Amino acid sequence: MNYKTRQYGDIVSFLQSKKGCHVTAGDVCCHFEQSGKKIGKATVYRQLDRLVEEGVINKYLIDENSGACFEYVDRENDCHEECYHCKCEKCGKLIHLECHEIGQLSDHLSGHHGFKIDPKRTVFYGICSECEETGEKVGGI
Amino acid sequence: MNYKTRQYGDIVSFLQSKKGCHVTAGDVCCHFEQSGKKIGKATVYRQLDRLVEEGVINKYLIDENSGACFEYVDRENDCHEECYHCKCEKCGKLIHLECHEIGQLSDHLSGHHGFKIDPKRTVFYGICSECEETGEKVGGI
DNA sequence: TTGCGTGCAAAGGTTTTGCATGGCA
DNA sequence: TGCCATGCAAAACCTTTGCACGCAA
Repeated sequence: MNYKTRQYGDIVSFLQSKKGCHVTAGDVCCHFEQSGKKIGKATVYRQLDRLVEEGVINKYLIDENSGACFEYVDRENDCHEECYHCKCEKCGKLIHLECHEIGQLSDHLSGHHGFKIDPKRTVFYGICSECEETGEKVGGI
Repeated sequence: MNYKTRQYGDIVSFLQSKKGCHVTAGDVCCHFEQSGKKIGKATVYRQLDRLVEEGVINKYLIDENSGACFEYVDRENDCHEECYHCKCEKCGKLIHLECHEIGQLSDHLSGHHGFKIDPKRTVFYGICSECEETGEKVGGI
């Protein structure tokens, strides 16, 4: 997977345009189907895998009933080593965290549990304040 | 789902015997198939749903390629609400965390960021001590 | 007896794989 | 030209659903 094909470029562009949102493999297929330039399902999955490996996008497991979702990694607004993310399970909002307290947890984990946490892959799932106020039930897992 | 059927009892016993381990629906089916008293797939899924609702087990989404996994809730040693998990990206080992420090983080998130973290969905990814010593490069997910 | 639980098979998703063809470098 | 990427269909998974039958209460 090194060639820059038309499909590769199109998929990256689409994900970029969805910066800050979670997109499933199905969404990608659907988008290109509707916009005329259809891309095979298998290609979409293969390119998404490639992009995850390249660090261009991240892969998350949130809703168990709609498959994995992907999100473009914004390298400009990043967020180097110690940036973590909170994802609202309800509205999908992504909160960027760069606070001290997580550093403490990270230190504790490595000190007491010998576990070196990986900020790139770790996402805190939960409910954001707005959704907490609005609705109440979180729905089954 | 109120009756205490043979299948219900058998499934609970099995999950109890696997206390501290994560078990998939497939594992449950497989176990009963091998031990002679086969239980239908549909029944396994329905009973697991029931048990989650009853709070007898918890449901986690960890490994994207093997479906949801379940774990018996030990009410005596109470690892219920505040039990988090660390997953080694390299060897796949799962570490159960019930320590104080995570409670602090959880408090901080809700206090300062208005974010209510969900232990059931949140998994800390990283590298465990053994893998850290042995090799170095992190493979895929 | 009543109605929930069971089991089978079929259907519904998402994701992967095999293979011939297409296209980048 | 040499490979890798593509696309289609089929397969592999996990999970849910429909329906007739079985069994707990």
